Amino acid sequence: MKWHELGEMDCPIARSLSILGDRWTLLIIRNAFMGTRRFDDFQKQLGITRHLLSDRLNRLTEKDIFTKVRYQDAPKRYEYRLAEAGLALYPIILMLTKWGNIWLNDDNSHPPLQVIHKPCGHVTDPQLRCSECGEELHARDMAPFVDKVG
Amino acid sequence: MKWHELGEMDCPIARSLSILGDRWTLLIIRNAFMGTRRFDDFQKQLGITRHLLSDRLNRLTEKDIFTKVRYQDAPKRYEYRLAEAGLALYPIILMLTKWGNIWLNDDNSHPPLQVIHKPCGHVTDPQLRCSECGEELHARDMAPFVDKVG
DNA sequence: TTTCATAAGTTCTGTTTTAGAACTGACAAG
DNA sequence: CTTGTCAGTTCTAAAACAGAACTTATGAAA
Repeated sequence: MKWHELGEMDCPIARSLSILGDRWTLLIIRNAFMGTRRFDDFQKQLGITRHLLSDRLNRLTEKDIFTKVRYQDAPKRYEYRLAEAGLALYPIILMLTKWGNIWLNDDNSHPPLQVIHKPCGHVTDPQLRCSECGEELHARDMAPFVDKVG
Repeated sequence: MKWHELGEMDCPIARSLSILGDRWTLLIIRNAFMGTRRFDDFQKQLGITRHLLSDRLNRLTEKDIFTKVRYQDAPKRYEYRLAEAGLALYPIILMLTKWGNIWLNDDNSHPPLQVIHKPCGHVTDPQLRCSECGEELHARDMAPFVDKVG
């Protein structure tokens, strides 16, 4: 199965991964959340090749995750800003961070990456909660996906 | 930068993506959450090549995301079960699902994938909430990551 | 007692993707 | 008129992936 075929599957995870499922895409988006907007800044911060960065930014712009905005006229220069669908990726970034902090910090050599929730002013531990009862969600408590597997 | 070098970065997202950042890994894990445990079942359900599946299962076992368990002696047969670190990936799977449901369902042709929270018995909309004030977390309300970018 | 079926891989060949470095084009400043 | 900035594009070699066939161990069927 080719990558682009994934995007046509009747499964939202497969469709998500057809866009996000590679080594670089979510790192580019992470840096966008930290304020990076310009080609050369992404490139220097990430160490990604210019070729791939160009490809990924185009793809993400096409999918309306980034918006390409002209910020200068002569010469014409563009920057990339998170669009709505891009901003909506924040929970995924946050949960990847939390998982990495907990499960890939073998010797506690890495200080945990912390985030502040500005409205309440505290360092927050992001939790996944049920919209109906408010309890934290755990894999064991969930009914299996009702989805086509194949 | 090579893939394995990502895992050595001082950033939990980079470390997470050094394991999860490809087309297949999270799909394999999704199917594991749906109850799949055996090589051939993963292979048939996903349409992944046997070579890649073998490689990914080994990698994930090495990283203690799966546990390889012998379920038969003659001939020796093994199955793959989610270990603790694997079960902890559930929020990521759930948020990828939610994002795909909302943002990659252009013509509403795909019925949303729904999950039931067994303790309360309702179909739940998983929400990311602050551990301190209980409010839902949004990108705009968060203080920028305090992390090494490069 | 060959033959088929099952399960979990491994091997092979050809195609695609990626890494790394150099190059381009439009302009500005010294 | 040389150097620097920014946003890319082009090139080549290396790595990863797709698709199909093959292997190994066993039990059941013809």
